[in-house]
Amino acid sequence: MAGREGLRPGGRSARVQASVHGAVQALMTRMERGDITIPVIAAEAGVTPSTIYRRWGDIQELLADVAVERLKPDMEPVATGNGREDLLAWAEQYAEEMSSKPGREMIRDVLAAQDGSGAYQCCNFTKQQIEVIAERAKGRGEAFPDVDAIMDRVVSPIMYRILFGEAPDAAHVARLVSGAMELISPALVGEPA
Amino acid sequence: MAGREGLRPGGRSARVQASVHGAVQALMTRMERGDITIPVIAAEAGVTPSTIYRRWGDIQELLADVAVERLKPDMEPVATGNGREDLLAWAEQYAEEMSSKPGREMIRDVLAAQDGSGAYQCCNFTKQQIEVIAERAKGRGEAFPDVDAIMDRVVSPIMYRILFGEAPDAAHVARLVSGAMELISPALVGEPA
DNA sequence: GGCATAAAAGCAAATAATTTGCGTTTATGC
DNA sequence: GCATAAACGCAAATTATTTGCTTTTATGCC
Repeated sequence: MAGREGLRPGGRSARVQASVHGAVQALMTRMERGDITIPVIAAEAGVTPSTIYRRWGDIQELLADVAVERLKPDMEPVATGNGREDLLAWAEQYAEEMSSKPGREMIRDVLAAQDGSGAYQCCNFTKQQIEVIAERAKGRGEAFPDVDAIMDRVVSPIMYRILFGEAPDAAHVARLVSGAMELISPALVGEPA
Repeated sequence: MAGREGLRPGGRSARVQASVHGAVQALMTRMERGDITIPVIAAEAGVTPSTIYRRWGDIQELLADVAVERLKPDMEPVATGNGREDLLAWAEQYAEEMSSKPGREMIRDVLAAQDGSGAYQCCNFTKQQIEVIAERAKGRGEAFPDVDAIMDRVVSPIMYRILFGEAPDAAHVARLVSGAMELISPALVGEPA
């Protein structure tokens, strides 16, 4: 990712980065994505365009950088008392957030960047959330599938449908969660009460 | 999709479209994606840049248009004699093609376009291929999962990993296929011989 | 704390891409 | 064939991007 940690976190650079990120987010709320250009962002941020070109290279890298930051989860998955319900609640919220217009735009921005590290980071954010749910379940003595299995059976289908077709509805998400939980007790796991 | 069927399929327009598509594909084999601009494409195609701007709007729409065309399957899935092996063979080839550098670039191009119809088309190409496998299996009296189930259990995880992480290896694809086939005879389906 | 160093930002000129108005070519339907 | 309008070409105007150079300011060292 361009323009992120690694170079000069000190005063001015950090201020410029924050200002540019803020400008992008502000502009997104009031114009179409196609009208947001680097000169426009620079004006909003009170910065000269060449600063943005030199730090981020092009607008796709900048938008991806902002999107990754916004996709970083800001809280732990809600705890309901058992792993299956935790996963279901998390998956429903995830599907809804990612299906929304801003959600889809952020994913698109992340994937459109040349630098693939943003997508990798987003995937890790998701894994970490699931890890929390899995650890909680195991701490209570429940069996819970591998994180990778949840990625394959729950996260991937949700994301695929958002990217390539129509967003999944709640019933479909519930079916995906059931399908994933079958990995624990293949025959015994029925529908939730 | 811009510049495609619907407007004037007749002589000159078709010739321009073909020429531009050909120029894009030719340029992709000999330069970096970042160096391919509309003026460069126009020169290669022997066309004036404003023609491209007017027909496709911007380079992302054009690249998406070309990518969709290239992602259209050019043959039926190979027939091995049973549905499970057909699916496995198809999935392995799909994963390999989509993981390759050109494959990943085409997917990225399709997803980066504003116009979401390209992604939808690609999803349908895949569904049609799976439909062929499913119909063949059913024609032989075999049970076979729904196309949508295959999309969720096999296609989605492959695509997710390509887009967000590392490409899946053959063993993983095989596991995905096994997981999907379990939907038919939950307890009885073992590993392939 | 002050000073040397170099990273990052600003500024402005040069280059390149995009848009647009208008004239010309050429599919398409009658 | 002929009228019509879509699509293209051309060139001027606008806008975005790159680049060389100067100035500001973090950062590390004494």
